[in-house]
Amino acid sequence: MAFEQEEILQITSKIESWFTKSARDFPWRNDDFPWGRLVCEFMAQQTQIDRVAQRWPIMLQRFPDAKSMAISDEQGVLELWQGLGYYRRAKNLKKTAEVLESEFGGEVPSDIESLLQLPGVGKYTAGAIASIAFEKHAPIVDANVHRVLCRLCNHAGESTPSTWTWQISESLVTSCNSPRLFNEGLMELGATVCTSRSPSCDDCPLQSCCSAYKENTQRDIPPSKKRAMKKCVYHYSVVVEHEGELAFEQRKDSGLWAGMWQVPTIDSDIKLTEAQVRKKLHLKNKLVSIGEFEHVLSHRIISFSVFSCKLARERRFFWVKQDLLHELPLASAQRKVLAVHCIA
DNA sequence: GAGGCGTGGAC
DNA sequence: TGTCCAAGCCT
Repeated sequence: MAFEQEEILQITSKIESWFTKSARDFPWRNDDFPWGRLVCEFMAQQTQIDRVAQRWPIMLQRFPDAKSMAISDEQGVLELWQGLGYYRRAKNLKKTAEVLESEFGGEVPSDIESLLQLPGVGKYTAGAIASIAFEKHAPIVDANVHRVLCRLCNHAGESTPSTWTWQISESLVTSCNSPRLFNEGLMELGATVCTSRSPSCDDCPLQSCCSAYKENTQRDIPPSKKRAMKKCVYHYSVVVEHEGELAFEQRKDSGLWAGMWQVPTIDSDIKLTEAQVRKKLHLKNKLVSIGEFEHVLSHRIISFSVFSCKLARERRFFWVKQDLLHELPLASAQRKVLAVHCIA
């Protein structure tokens, strides 16, 4: 263990006290309840919390409890998830709502073991719900906590949450007064003070116990993540219009943008000609190029080519009136495709 | 364990 | 402008 018991009590008490007076005003902090917290944690996975704050009230208004989501269809959840990315989270949230309804009487369980059974709930999310919604002394380590704890101990090892950090987190939360205040406070400190780029050490309640601050190593801890090389691929989208309606198809249930909708599109590892795209999509009329753009993901660089095509209304497509497009679950790249069509 | 899985803000 | 990053999970 990295800390003496006395240091642990100092650290936990300083964090709880700092958070009590410095907590930002997020909508879920007005009346925290387990389902709201669970939805918040799903939306917050790999997503900056300020963006979650805009979407969370809309999601909770439509789905105020697990039952309302459990009996709805997945499309409604995906619709409200548009633009947030990592759409598997939306599908897992819907599945989790169903499990809560069928296995847990519609309530969010408070123990880690039960929480970990829920699809889309890993060690962090389970710990966050148990500690923040139920005041359980359960550890959490997200990117913020990992950074704060590594700096606190001048631990230069791992770039991402590690066994070491989880042990430190557990040793602290075990002895804290309020797991809700301590865990959320530790995250909030990392998000607002002990930031990745330029930490505001002069505003930090832990400055006097921070080993990295003493050694002036805080800007190098933790080390940057190794990021995989982005693979370049090609997507060909065709806007098919017929009497004010556009043709759409749904992407398959797994992989990129799973379950989201798109205008007829071909994904390809290699460049294709207009004729090849037309043949693969079984379109009879010539495709007219109306624009191109690049869409960058965490693991791909996608070169989009956009075409338009005149066509009779075919039943194999789902036809949507132009003024109802906002109800269709579309990833951001497809919004860009539609923007190209609007300008053209 | 390494890669798939998005997006937009910050600098 | 390009690079890094974010309240991670799953396979």
